[in-house]
Amino acid sequence: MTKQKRIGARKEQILKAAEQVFAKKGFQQATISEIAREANVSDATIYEYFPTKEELLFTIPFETTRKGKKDLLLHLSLIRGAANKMRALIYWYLHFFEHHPDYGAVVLLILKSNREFLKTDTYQVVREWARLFVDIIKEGMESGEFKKDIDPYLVRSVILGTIEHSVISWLLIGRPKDLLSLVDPLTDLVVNGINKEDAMDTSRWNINISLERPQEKKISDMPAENE
Amino acid sequence: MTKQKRIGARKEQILKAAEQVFAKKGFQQATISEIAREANVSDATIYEYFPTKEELLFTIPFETTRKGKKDLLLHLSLIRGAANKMRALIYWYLHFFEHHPDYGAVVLLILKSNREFLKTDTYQVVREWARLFVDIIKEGMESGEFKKDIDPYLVRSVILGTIEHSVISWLLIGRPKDLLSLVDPLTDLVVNGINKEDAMDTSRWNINISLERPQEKKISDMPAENE
Amino acid sequence: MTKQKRIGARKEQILKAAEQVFAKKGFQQATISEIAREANVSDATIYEYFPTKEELLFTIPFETTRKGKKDLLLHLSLIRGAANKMRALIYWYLHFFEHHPDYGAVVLLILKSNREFLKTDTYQVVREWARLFVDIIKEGMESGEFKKDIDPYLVRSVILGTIEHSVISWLLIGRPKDLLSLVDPLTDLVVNGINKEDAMDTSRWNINISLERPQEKKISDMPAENE
Amino acid sequence: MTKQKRIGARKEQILKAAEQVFAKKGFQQATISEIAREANVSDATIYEYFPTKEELLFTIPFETTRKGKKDLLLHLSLIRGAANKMRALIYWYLHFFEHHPDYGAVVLLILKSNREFLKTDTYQVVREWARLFVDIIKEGMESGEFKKDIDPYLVRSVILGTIEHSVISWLLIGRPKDLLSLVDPLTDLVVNGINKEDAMDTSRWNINISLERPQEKKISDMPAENE
DNA sequence: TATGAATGAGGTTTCATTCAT
DNA sequence: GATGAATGAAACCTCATTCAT
Repeated sequence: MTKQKRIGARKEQILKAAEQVFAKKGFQQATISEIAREANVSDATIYEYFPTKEELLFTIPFETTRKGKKDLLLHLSLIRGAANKMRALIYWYLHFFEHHPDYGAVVLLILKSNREFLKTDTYQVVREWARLFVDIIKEGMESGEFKKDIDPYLVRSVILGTIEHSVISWLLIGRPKDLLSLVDPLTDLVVNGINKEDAMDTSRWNINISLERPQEKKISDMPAENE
Repeated sequence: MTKQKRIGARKEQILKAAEQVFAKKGFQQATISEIAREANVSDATIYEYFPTKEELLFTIPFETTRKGKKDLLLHLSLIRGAANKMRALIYWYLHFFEHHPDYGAVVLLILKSNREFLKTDTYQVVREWARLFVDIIKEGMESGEFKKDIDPYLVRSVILGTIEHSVISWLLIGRPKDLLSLVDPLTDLVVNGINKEDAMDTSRWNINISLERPQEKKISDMPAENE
Repeated sequence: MTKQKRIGARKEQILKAAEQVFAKKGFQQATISEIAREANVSDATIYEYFPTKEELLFTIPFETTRKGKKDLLLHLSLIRGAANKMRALIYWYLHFFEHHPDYGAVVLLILKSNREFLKTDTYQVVREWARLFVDIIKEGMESGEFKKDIDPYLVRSVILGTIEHSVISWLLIGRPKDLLSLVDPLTDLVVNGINKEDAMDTSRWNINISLERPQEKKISDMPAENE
Repeated sequence: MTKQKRIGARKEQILKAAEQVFAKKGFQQATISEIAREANVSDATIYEYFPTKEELLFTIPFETTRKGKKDLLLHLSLIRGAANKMRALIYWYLHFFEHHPDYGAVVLLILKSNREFLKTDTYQVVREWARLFVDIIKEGMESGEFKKDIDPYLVRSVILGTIEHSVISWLLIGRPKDLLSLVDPLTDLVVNGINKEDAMDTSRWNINISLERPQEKKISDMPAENE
């Protein structure tokens, strides 16, 4: 193992321990000592790798989110159609929480409500990741799959808000039992809520049929805009 | 002013101050001293009315939620149609946060992720309040306004999740600028997503027409069921 | 009931409650609130009768000791002989504790080790009471019942020290079971230890023992038994 | 200095300071800050070595008592005769207090009346130490030096009670001036009070005649109770 | 006389963080 | 690089006590 890797491994080890302890105890109740114990290092060693307890917390989602975005881009590139892609996003996010409840607790119960987190590099990575949702929605709008007059940011809020609300409920009170059971109902609700065939606003209870799929746009074509 | 009222007033005064300080500083960073200063009482006086700092926090939404439910029931009784009632709920909730950002910060940034809060009486009141959403959704399902095969709890998660996610964003990064601008798009998305006329699921873009509205059910008929 | 008497009764009521609570909790752990509750008065009322918590404590033995001295003087006047009187003192003191354990706890566990108590009026009454012991001992010395070369203050320390040590043990660990069983052995030990007929001093016994002494046992041989 | 020794030294340093401050101020009035100042460490350092203020208090007599017992066993092994050994015990105990008044104040004014202390390990060590007294008395009973019908626990109470009562008096009001002046009078009183030569029970070695004695009550009438 | 209500004052304890080794 | 040992800083909470009514 190279020196570089050894350092990386040690850092990973501490981050893993921190994730566990923060998830179980919350930020304030968690102590550096307990994290150090869990990571089999001394308290002081943690400070060799992270300047403060808060920085340690903020670092937890960094790599995960960066890799998550990379993986998602690959998956999405294999899928045709904005609605299908949206389902993939929803599936992927719920599936991830289902298998990483500690991570979910750290991100949704601690970081999501932390004002300081907004100033971090990690938050920037999270924003980039979250832009995927907007990109897909815009793609659907441009392709004609989705209505033109929707607010993609609202739609993203619907998706993220619903998922995160549900995961919090799952973490704290155990309901729903199974996160993945939400994938299809949520996808359906959102897609039905925004798809082109829905004529709600122009004419009440009208009929619209779209038989052909529009051309997919490549994700890499999407502009890196501000949110 | 009667003795009863004086005590109530003092309690209210402290709760108001606590709401402000908790909203600005968060739970841990807020100090009893600062709350006391804000409330123009001594530290010790706070402990005459609330046994611990945490209990003080937990008490903040009690009356508000209780009254909120009562008010909502009145409003809803004046509205016909589940979709219209749902819009009212969404409007009311967003409108409330728009005018009570400190309250929003306390509830959404502090209490929503607090495991201990789940054990409180206040939480029970919040649950009762949240049942209103489910009741309306079920009303729509029974009346035929909404599809029969939706999960009312998921729909509630969509509404609450979206609103709360948006309010957090509004509180922390100032976007969206105007919470009430979300009312119609969100209502439309949800109602379109679940309404009867829309028989489509993601695989089939089908056509369904429903011209007549079914009979409304009164809210007061709704069973007080467990969730 | 005259006004005077009503006040006295209220004071007595508070003192009784204080005795109970102090005995059960100790001085610091006892609270004015608990004493007030026990006495069926408000906290503030206690301060109508006693200037401070400490003064309340210090007042507890005042009347009891004053009356105790008076009673004892009567009893003693009926008894002939210093040894008999000494037995009466011992009996009286142990009997009193046997029937007033709360009082014993207050006096022996709290007041006896309190430096401030030495400055009080109550302490002066206690000193007068304790002088009875010295008086009896001196009486015995003068009458020839006791040796002339004893220190009456030491003898008093033996009596009071033994009794108080025993009562503390009785209060805290329940041994001895019966305080009054100590009366005669203690009286005998002290009276034999100081009476005229006993002409031995420590320098002379060694001569008497040499021949018939059993073998010494080494301390290290002693079993480490439970007591 | 080895690490082990350094830790021991630091602990000792804190215990010494605590002894001083507790002795001067009492338990409640003493503050951790003052102890820390006296020990030249920070407040927090005290909590590295002792979990609570009360535990710190309870630890003070641990080593001293353990070593005291060990030393006493050595001394006693060099002395022949139970009476002589008893004098040694009395001497040793008074001598110790004479030279360790702070320790005396902690043990006699604070710990002796503390119910919680009875649950500690230190108290068990004290009990073992106190058994030495009983062992010596029993030795004297078996050897024939002391009467057979005495209660060794009462005799111990006489010795400990007298000494502790006297030391408290010495500490609080400065009388007696010299603790060691009590050694011989107390030894004489006790030994005379219980020795075999005492004419009370028609001992074999007696050369004394008692003409004016009032009727004794037989010790053997008393129940032989447990301590 | 009695008390409800208010508070001043202060100490124990916890930990994140530092630094010499 | 790793850590044992030390500590600065701070805040909750408790009650004895006061005083207007």
